[in-house]
Amino acid sequence: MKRPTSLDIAAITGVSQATVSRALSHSPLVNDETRERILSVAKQLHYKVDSNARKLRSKKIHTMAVLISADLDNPQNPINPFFLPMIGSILQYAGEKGYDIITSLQQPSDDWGTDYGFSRRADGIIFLGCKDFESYTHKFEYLNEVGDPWVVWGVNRPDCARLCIGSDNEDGGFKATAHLARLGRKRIAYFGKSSKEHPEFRERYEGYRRALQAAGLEYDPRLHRDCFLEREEGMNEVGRMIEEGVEFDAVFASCDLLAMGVLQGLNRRGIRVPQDVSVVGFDDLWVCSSLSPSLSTMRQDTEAAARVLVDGLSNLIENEDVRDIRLPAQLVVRESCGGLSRMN
Amino acid sequence: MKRPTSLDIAAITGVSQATVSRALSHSPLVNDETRERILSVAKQLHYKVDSNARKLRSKKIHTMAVLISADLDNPQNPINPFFLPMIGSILQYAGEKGYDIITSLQQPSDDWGTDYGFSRRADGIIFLGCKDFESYTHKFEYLNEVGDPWVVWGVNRPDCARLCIGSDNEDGGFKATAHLARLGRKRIAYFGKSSKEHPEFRERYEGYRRALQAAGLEYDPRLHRDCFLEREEGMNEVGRMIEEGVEFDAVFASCDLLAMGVLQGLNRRGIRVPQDVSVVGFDDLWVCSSLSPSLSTMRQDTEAAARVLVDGLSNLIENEDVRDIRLPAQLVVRESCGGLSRMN
DNA sequence: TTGTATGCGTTATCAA
DNA sequence: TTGATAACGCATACAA
Repeated sequence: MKRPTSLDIAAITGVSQATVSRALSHSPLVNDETRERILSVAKQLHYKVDSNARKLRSKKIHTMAVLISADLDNPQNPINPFFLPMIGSILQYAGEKGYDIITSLQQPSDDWGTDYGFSRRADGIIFLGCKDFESYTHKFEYLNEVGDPWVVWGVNRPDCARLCIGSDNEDGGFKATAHLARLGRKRIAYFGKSSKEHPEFRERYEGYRRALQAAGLEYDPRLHRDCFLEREEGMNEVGRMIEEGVEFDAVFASCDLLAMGVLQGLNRRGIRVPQDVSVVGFDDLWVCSSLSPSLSTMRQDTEAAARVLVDGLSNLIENEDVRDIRLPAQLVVRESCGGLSRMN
Repeated sequence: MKRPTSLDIAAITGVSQATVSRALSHSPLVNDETRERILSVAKQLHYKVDSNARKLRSKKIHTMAVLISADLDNPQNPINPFFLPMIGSILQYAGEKGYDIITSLQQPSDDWGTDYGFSRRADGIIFLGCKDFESYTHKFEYLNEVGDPWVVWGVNRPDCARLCIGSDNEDGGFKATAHLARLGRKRIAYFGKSSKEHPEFRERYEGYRRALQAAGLEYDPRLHRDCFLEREEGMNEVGRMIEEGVEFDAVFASCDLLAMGVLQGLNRRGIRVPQDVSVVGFDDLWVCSSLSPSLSTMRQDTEAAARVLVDGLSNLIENEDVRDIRLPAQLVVRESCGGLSRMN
C-alpha cells in the first residue's frame, strides 16, 4: 500500500496542499465544509502526517525523552521496579497531552545536551532517577548551557536543575521513623545512603534523624547502615549488624528493595517481624502487599508524579512558569511494623 | 547556544555540505584527511545530525516502536512487571544496534497500521504481549495489508503474524507439571486461561494436560481454574476451589502473579506450602526469590527475548529471512514446590 | 478563506 | 574523491 501525502489529498479534494495542511493541523483559517471534505478523504486513504517532515518544519516537535536510571551491570534487571508504574503513567499521560515519548537508559557515555536537543529528537528530557548526581553534574550543567529543558525526578538540587520534582523525602523519613517510635521502638536503624551524592536518600536520612530527636531517642552511628538499592545489600547489611552485636528493634529502610533484603535476612536468622523487629520501607512497590510479613512502607504516588513531571516539562518547553514540587509520601501500615495486621 | 547545521560545518571546514553529510554518515567516498577535519569541527561545535531531516530524506528511519500490553483500568500498575526487564534489555540492545525506540501503551483505539508506518515514526513494531489476540486480529491483518513489519512476543499465531517469538510455553507447562508429578503430587490444579483468545496460556495449559497424561494422572475439570493475570484472581480462585471442597495437592499457575495470589490465599487459610500444597508459577519475576516460601517457577529469559525480538524485527525491516523462535523456559526450583529448600 | 511560494536540514543523484 | 543540485513532505509568510 502506498503512503499518501498531503499533495494526494489536495489533488483529490481539489484544494491546495496548504489548505490540506491547515485543515489537518486544526487551523481555524479553513472553511468548515472544506475541512470536512479534506478530513473525510484523509481518513479514507488512511492518511497520516509524516511526523519527520512536520518536525523538521516546525519549531516544537512535541516529543519528550525519558532517560531511565539503569544498572547496566545487571542485565537481568537493569531498571528499578519502582519506575515501572511511573513509566506506564508517563506514557499514558504524555500521550493524552499529545506528546511522543522516546525512551532510553541513562548511558554514562551519552552527551545528553546534544543527543536530544541538538539532534532535534526531543523538546526536553525527563530524568527518572540518577544513581549518582554528583558525577553527572557537569552533564547537567552542559544541558543548561545548551538550553534544553529538563526535569529530574527524586533529586532535589535547585542549584542545578531548573525544575526538581519528587516526593517529600525528608517528611517521609520523618513519618516512617516517628511511626516506629510511636510503636515504642527505641533502637531504630537506618538502612541506605546518606551522602550528598544521593540527595533523595540523604533527605530520608535527615527525616530519620529529626524523628529520633523529636522522640527523644539518641542517635547511634552503629544503627546507621550504609547500603544502596539492592535486596542483597539489605540482607547482607542486616547480617553484618547482627554479627557486630548491635542491638536494634526496628529498621527504617530507605527503599523497599533494601527493606525486602532486610526481611529476608531477619527471616533467615529466625528473628521475627514484627514481634522482635519492626520494618518500614519506602516506595510502596506493588509487591509489598504480597510479602510475608507484608511490608509497611512510605508510599510514593507514581501516578501523580507522572502528571507533575509531564506538566512541568511541558511548561518548561512552552516557557511558562514552573516551580519545584514535593509530593507527600504516605505511610502505609502493613504487618511488618506491627500494630494492625492483615491491612491490605 | 545555537544549533549548528551541516552547512556551518561545511563553511568552517571549507568543503561542500554534501561532503560533510557523507563524512558524518560514514560514507567510504571521502578522503580520510578530509573526514578527520570534518569530524573534529563537528565535535567541537557539538554538532548532531537533525534526525528529522535525516528521517525525512532517507527511506529507513532506524526506529522501532514498542507497544506494551497494558491494563489501562489499573493506572496504579498498568504494565505487567514481567515486561520490565524485557523493556530494559530492548532499550539497551536496540540502542547498540543503532535503533531509536519509541514506546507506547497498546491503546485499543489506535490504528497501528497507520500510526507508525504511515506517519513514518517507526520502521516496524514490537508488540509486547497482547491481552486478547482475537479481538485485535483485524488490526493485525490491516497492519499486514499496509506492509509494516511487526513482531509479537508470546503469542504464537503464524497464521497472522509474519514473525512470532516467545517461550516454548507448551514445553514449559509440561516441565512444570511433570516436576510436580515427580514430587508425588496427584491432584495438580491448573490456574489460568486456556481458550484460544490467549494462545500463550493455552499452550501452557496444553503442556499441563500432556504432563498429566504422561504421569498417568487423570484430568479433573474441577482442578482447571479459569483466571487471568492478577494476584487477586489467584487468591480468590484458590479460595473458591477450597470452598467447593475440591481436593488438591499442587498448583501450576500460568503466571507468577497468579501464583503469588495462590500463595497468599493458601497462607490465609493456614494451608502450608510446600508441605500440603506445592506451587509452581511461570515467568520468574524478580520477586520470586523474596517471597516466603520463595516461588518455584518456569523462567522466561527476557534478555534473550529482547535480542531475538530486536534482531527479528531488524531482519524484517531489512527484508531478510526470519523464522519463528521458541525460547526454552527453564524450571527454577525454590521452596514453594518442596524438594530443595533455600535454593536461590 | 484560500492559493503561491519558500525553506526546514538532510540524503541522493549526477557530473566533474 | 568532491561539488552542485534536486528532492523529501510539510508548515507558514505573504499575497489574493
